Amino acid sequence: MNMHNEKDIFTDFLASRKLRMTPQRGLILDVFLRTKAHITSEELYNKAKKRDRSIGQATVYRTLKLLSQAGLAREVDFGDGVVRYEHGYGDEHHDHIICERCGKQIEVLDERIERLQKKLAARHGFTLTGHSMYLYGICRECRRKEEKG
Amino acid sequence: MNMHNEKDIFTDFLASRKLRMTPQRGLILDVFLRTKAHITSEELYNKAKKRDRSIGQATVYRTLKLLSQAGLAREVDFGDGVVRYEHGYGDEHHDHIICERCGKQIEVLDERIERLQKKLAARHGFTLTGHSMYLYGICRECRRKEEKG
DNA sequence: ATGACTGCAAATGTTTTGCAGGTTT
DNA sequence: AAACCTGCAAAACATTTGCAGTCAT
Repeated sequence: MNMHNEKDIFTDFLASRKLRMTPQRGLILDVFLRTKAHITSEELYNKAKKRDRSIGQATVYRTLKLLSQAGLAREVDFGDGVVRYEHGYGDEHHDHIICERCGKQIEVLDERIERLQKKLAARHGFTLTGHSMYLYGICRECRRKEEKG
Repeated sequence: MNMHNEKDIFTDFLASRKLRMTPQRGLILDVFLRTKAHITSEELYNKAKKRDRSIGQATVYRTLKLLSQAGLAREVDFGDGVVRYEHGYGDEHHDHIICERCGKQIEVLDERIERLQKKLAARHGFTLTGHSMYLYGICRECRRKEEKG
């Protein structure tokens, strides 16, 4: 079995919990894998519904949780009250920069910051297990538009 | 007028928006100022109710939004679905370290990280306007407990 | 049979909104 | 009067849960 195939990984994960791979779960995984950026449960639900009109919202919510536990998805929280999911397998950790005007997001990573975060935590007696960092700003394009306008 | 008094600041802010200082708003501000750490709207509502039994939840929500806009409070989001408020006036910006076991939070600041964040954003074409950074880990006490247990 | 899975509808929990009545200017 | 403020109840919103029926082992 090719363990670099996400569907196999998921099936394997499910089996380890005595759960099963089902058509719905397969569909949700497939839709998820075909999306590039950060998708919400509702967006995914709408896309999945185009392929299987009978699918239920709850199933999408439940499956996304499973995908997160399987390490195939990662929950990201931009603080606007909706949980988004991004690909979690094979991708390394990264943080986000979000444009406050147009909502564009890019993924970034700065090793020096990562190192300083670990040190900072240690200095306060904490063993770092994870972090979330969101930078908010104005992107080049939006800045240009504002100058013109 | 002593502009280092939070109540005056709030009154001033309200006036600038043609809004009024009222007993309820004053009470909510006072309760807020007496709390140390991060308080939720509901917690604040319960505290305020002890002093004025007739106060309404909606008023607390609305007033906390106003306090944020006035710069006296700041919204913080630990990602658990509840918005918390911390003091925003006179306090400088800081980030948070949260213990995943006991929930203890401490406030931290690292100038080098702040500088690198700005650079990182600039490198990607963004003018940084703000950021949120939460470090998650295990605190010293919880680590000790685990070693014993 | 047993245990898992589904869609649906109802429940949840936080926050927002509409509104009728009251107060300030 | 006009504009603002209040508490209440209802609405809104994302998410979770209970359930009855279905399916796989």
